[in-house]
Amino acid sequence: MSSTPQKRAARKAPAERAAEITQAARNLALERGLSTITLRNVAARIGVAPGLVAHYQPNVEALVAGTFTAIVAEEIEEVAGLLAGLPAPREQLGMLLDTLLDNARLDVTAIWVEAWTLGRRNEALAACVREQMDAWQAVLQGVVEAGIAAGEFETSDPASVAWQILGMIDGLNAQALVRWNGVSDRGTHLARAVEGMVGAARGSLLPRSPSRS
Amino acid sequence: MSSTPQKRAARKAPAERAAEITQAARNLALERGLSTITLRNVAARIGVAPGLVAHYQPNVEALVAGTFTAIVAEEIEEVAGLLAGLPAPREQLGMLLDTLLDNARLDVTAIWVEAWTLGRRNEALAACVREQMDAWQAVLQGVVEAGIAAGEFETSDPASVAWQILGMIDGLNAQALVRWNGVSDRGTHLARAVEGMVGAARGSLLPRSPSRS
DNA sequence: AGCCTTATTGATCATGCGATCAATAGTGTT
DNA sequence: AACACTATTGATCGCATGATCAATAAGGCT
Repeated sequence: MSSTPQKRAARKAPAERAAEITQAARNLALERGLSTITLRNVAARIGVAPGLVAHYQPNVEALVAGTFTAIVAEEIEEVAGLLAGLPAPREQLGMLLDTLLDNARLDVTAIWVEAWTLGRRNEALAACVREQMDAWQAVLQGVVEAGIAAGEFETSDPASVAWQILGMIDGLNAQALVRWNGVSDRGTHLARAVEGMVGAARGSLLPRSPSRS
Repeated sequence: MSSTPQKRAARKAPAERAAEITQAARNLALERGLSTITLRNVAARIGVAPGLVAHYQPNVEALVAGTFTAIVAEEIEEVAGLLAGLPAPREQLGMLLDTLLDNARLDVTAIWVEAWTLGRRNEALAACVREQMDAWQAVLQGVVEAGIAAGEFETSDPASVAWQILGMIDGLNAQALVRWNGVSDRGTHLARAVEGMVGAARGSLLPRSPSRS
């Protein structure tokens, strides 16, 4: 009984194989971290020789950077999509805080934290990190500015406030990565803090129901 | 001309050599990250054979964990010392926020961020991280509770608020690790957010002078 | 002065990494 | 049916890691 038959991998169209590789890298990163993206790990995951992965990517650094961007950009688009469905900036901001503190997204948080460190030695990755941080900040700034225009928020520096909110979310998520217990009502406390920063009424950013645990 | 004479290292007392090794690991971590702590790197830094480092440490994982604790615990003690010199909780909290956002401490922030990731594969390190996070939280909670006792603050859940403040600080610092520009008045915005959470008067946590750049 | 404890060496092993490239074999086209 | 293109292999190189341990030499003690 051969648990791993070791047959030659079926020949596939380049585009298909390339997609398979980036997909494997993506799953690997989400499950075990960006640093487990190696030629051998990715190749093994799709039953292919290590050299083939190298053949489809200029180098591993680029694969890591690309995987980071794929994972993070997808989340941004997803959340931006959720935003569009809400009528008022107040509700949009509330949903944003609620969604981003969701523990189901801890795997993405782990990617962010690892990228911050890996970026010190992978310049391509560092550039992607800055790019995606800017994208997140733009989303937040947009909501804050819309709130100001609608008369719901009041702050003189939407850009800085957006960065600040982003930083807080990142920090709380990173914390949750290591410490699960201890903090109760993360959403409530954060909402209160943000309400203070954007000049919204107390409680105006809280979701109706206690919702997610 | 031999730039590196390669002589045998002078024999030293075990305690002294051990201290030399932990010190080298410490500096290495602060300069180039926890992951550059290797038997060879540490040994080279003090002009000693790799095997000697292994002789003084059970394994590299332990050296990394110990180095993390040494760096972080020292900072906590230092800040706790500064706290003791201030009369009122309001000033203590203000100083804390101001001090911890100081860019001069970015090297320690980098250690924290790297430890969060490395903790996934180094259980000893993970335990140290949780321990030091608890220590920081305890310091913050103490200040918040003192503020409540003094009638300066008002919140029903000092423990959670302390965790929250800690998370915010961590997040903003991690952000500063990657993005230097964009955010102005980090201290002011954070102070405003924290004032909201602890129920302090607006502006009461701001330092007198703009102080550190 | 001589010995004996032990700090220190450095070679070694097994492992994993990224990268490279000649050889191989599948596939669509002619 | 033969061919040509190219996806795929897998062996290989150089380098780095942690760990181990017999051999060496320094220095304190008698």
